[in-house]
Amino acid sequence: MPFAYEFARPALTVDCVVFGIDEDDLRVMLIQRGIEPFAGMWAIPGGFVRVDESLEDAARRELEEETGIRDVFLEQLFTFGRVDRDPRERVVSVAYYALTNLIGHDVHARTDATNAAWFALSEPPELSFDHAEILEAAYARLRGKVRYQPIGFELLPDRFTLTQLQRVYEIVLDREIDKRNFRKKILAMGILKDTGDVQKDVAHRAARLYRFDKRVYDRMVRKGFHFEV
Amino acid sequence: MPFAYEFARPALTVDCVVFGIDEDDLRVMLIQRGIEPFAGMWAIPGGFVRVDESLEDAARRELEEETGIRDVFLEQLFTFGRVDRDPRERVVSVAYYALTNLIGHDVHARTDATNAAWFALSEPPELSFDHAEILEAAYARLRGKVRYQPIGFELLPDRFTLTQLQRVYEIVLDREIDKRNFRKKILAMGILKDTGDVQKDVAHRAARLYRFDKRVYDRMVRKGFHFEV
DNA sequence: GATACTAAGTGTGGCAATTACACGAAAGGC
DNA sequence: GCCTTTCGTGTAATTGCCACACTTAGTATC
Repeated sequence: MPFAYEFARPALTVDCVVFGIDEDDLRVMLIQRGIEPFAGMWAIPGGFVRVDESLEDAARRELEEETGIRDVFLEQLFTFGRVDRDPRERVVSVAYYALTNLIGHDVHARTDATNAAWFALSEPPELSFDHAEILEAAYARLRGKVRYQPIGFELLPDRFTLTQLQRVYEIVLDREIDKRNFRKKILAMGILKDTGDVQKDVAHRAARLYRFDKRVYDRMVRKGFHFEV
Repeated sequence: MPFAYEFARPALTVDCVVFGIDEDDLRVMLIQRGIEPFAGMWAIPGGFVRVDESLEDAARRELEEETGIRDVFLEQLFTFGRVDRDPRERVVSVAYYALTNLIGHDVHARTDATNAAWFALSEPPELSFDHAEILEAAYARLRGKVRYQPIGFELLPDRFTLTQLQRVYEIVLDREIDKRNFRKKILAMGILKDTGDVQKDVAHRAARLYRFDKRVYDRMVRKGFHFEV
């Protein structure tokens, strides 16, 4: 035990709730625990913070180690610190949430030892520790934030159709949105760039592909623009 | 050094940004550091988290110990974890922000040893560590949240006039608000209870005193009501 | 190659919410 | 009793939001 301190210190971990979106469902990436406590049960990916890395670095590192996912939108969610949230000892966890398009993140291709899988948010498995609470908080944050921050794009591939974007909002907010009003509002903002391309290999009229123009968005925000869906 | 661990652990602290409101200014409570590093400079009140108390308990305890303030609105803000934010060793800090009416929280009456004082947010002193960053984040959160959560009341005494409430919003949001529209909107929500009393000892027509009715508000929220100013 | 299917793409009118705006009433000070 | 200060109130114009349906384009099927 080479590390000794005058006063007892809580262990510090990061946890990372990863959301992806499917045709019909919001999904969350979970890993199956190999060891006690809660061996065999599912949990949010995470692990200990090293003393020489920032919290966000730790979250990204653990995320990649445990699920193979990297280069995603990541934002701090909340820090969970109930005294008894881990039965072994005092553990404080800084939770993050990540948004990714699950196309291109085939879990089984990247994760070998650990068992990782996507679950529909509507039917999560029983979770270890206080992870159900963390998941709930992450979903609440996503629902709340998606309406006034342009993060819905993070759940889609780089280029997407307006219908796909609308589906993202419908799924996250769990309500139907009028097609014409949605397109009008989003296009009027001027934060989407028409790529000039259209969908390929679809059995119907191909839709235009758009890209989120972060440069323009940032510039507009500085001039007082306020995103809202 | 009775506490030893297999791996190095960051120290874990809480910091607490306390806002109060004045006739004309948003103010923040700071304490003057007695010891190095940054001795003599000002800092946000805070301290170490004990292993047997929750994060929020720690924040409330430190707040009372260092400033005498208790029973206030308190909410977690963000966790700051840059590797070099403390020159001595790795310290991760869970920041909270608190809202209070500074009438009735006369600093000097409660704090003896430590030097604590209110500062106008527009003219803060030079701050220790990364506390300027924390303060900025807290102010941003307050500005953002005050518009869609009924937390403006927390900066006022229990009973207040509509003009006082309007001033709170004007000061926090830093813009003028139309008096008639403001009153119309707030009263239409039905979350204020007219106490029947009026101001005393004012050299002009006395205004009605209202109280925020949290019961009614909570009930309305469950029915889908959405506060917005 | 004609027909059927699927999703893309587009405009208007009604209603609700937001904004701008000014003056008489009440209270205490002098 | 007159002055000063703040309280408290309504309306009209504008804007933003929402509901709503048909034509076009591309593939697949027969």
